[in-house]
Amino acid sequence: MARRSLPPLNGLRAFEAFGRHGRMTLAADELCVTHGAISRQIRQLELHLGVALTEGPKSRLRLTEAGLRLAQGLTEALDQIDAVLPRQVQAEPRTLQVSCLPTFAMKWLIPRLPAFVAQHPDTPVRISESSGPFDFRADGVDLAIRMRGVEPSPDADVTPFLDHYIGPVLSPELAGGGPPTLEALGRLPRLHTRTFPGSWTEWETQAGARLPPAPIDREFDHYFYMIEAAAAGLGVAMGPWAFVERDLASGRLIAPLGLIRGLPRVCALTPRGQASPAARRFRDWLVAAGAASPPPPGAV
Amino acid sequence: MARRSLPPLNGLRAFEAFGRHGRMTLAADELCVTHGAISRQIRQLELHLGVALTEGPKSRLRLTEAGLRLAQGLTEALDQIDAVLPRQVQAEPRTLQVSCLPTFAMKWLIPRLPAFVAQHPDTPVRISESSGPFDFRADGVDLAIRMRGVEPSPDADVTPFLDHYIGPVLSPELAGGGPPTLEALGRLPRLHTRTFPGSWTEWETQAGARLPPAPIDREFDHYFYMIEAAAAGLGVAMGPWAFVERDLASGRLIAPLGLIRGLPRVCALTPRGQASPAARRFRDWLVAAGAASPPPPGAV
DNA sequence: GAAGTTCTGTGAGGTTTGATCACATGGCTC
DNA sequence: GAGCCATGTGATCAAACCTCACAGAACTTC
Repeated sequence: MARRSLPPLNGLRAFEAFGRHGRMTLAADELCVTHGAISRQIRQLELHLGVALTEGPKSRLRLTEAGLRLAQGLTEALDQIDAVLPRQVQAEPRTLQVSCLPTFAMKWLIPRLPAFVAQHPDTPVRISESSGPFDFRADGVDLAIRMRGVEPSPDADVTPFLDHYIGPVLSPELAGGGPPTLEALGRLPRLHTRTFPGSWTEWETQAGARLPPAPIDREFDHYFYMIEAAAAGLGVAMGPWAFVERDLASGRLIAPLGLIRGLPRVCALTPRGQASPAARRFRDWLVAAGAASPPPPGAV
Repeated sequence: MARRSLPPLNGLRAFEAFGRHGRMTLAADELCVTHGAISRQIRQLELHLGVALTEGPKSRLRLTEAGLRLAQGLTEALDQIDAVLPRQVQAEPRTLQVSCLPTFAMKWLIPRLPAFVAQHPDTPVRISESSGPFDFRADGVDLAIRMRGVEPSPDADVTPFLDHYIGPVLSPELAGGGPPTLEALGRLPRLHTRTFPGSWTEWETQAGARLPPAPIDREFDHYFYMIEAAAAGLGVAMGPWAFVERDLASGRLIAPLGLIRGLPRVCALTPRGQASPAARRFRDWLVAAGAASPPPPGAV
């Protein structure tokens, strides 16, 4: 009997949001409900499945292995639903279309967006999430946010607005009490993302370090799941500052070797010489917001 | 704001079931609710999306183009969710595991299953849906239902239990008033399924007919969506009798050229010489149920 | 063409689900 | 141990959802 016994779908949605954010409070914000609602939904879901999806102390919750697997699958499935949904009408043509890296949107851009909206109430903004290539014309994108090195782009004006600090991060539990040496880290499982497979190499280059091959390599589709996996103690991730700032502050993650400035920076791309006025305003705001973002303490 | 505005998920689930079955009543059965609940859910969903998903007279409802696209995407997404769900415990080892073609399960097997359960109350059965290859041992399958020609199988005992009658089917509207000739059908868009790409060729061979290339070819992942597409007037499908029996009876579809016996038959596969007693009982019941299924009227 | 069949649409009413608020609890930091 | 932060939970209320029963629409049958 086909899929007669799917668990409550609203619970799945709540859990998926929790999986991406790693905190019920943030998931609750995204879904516009209180943290209590999320808490109940997830508990209900765990009860239904008979499997623990979260573990650890209440104030520092992590995903279990089963939870991580489920959350990743759900993200994919919900993305697919989102993609096949018939769009009633395209957003008004005058809306500023911003194409942004998914995790950067979630962890950096969206929390700061209200400030832009407050300053420019007449400029409606729509964020779409994508990490792949794009076409300004075909995709109706006014401004894109991507990681870029210094190489020039043929058909885009590139404005770096945020430095990119990276370094190995892991959970305090996994680090144990041992000395936080390069060698110790090298012996732990290493986590990667599909979107930026070169981050470890980049870090080695920038840091002038050299790591032995990892005992285990594990790849994730998204940064946020890699970070949750690191928090769950599954291995060492190459964490960009903008994405792990809160987790470092709260102690969910630690960066024993510190963070160093990476070569690519976060950049705003606009069509060469043709940025719309709204896109220019948004770009200027990005530069200001980037400058106002504190760099990691003690970064090189 | 990632996926802040997904429509009500329960509505999506209801619509997806409706999409597969083509009738609210059947979708309601699957979800164990009344047809009224499904009706409201779908209406609600259409309202939310601002797009018509169904059309046609109330007693002969069809999917719109948008509805078909959405339903197919949802089936895929919900299948994915089902696949990543952590399984609490595997079904008890003594449960008879039957691997069945998805559409055959939905349209033929599941409606008849209560009869088996009534006859064999001590033999718990679990149907899993799959159209691909399988491994008796690795997948824990006791009996599989697949389409097979006459060729022997190296490691399975093959028991045909149902003849396979096929023929071109289409909606009465698409047929119009014209004469139901081979030529007229050949000029209409032709529908295919990914799982049985050869059905048209097979029919041509068996019928001794020869069709010109279709003006449009369109492929679907599942038989049930191909059938819904045919009902919606999108083209001509190669309909197996077991799947279109009800639709032919109700007049939602017509088979102007009749149905002929196809070469492959629906077969029960058991591990060579190692069928469990329960699997043998199930196989015997399949043979009886197949013999009791009326062949299409006037079939060759 | 009247009665019967088979679906879906819908009003009224009840039940369940789910959200909120406010407070409790547990782990951490300082 | 005071203060902070995040989650868990009891009580309560609102909204979502389902059922029942009946109505209506399209078709078939006699």
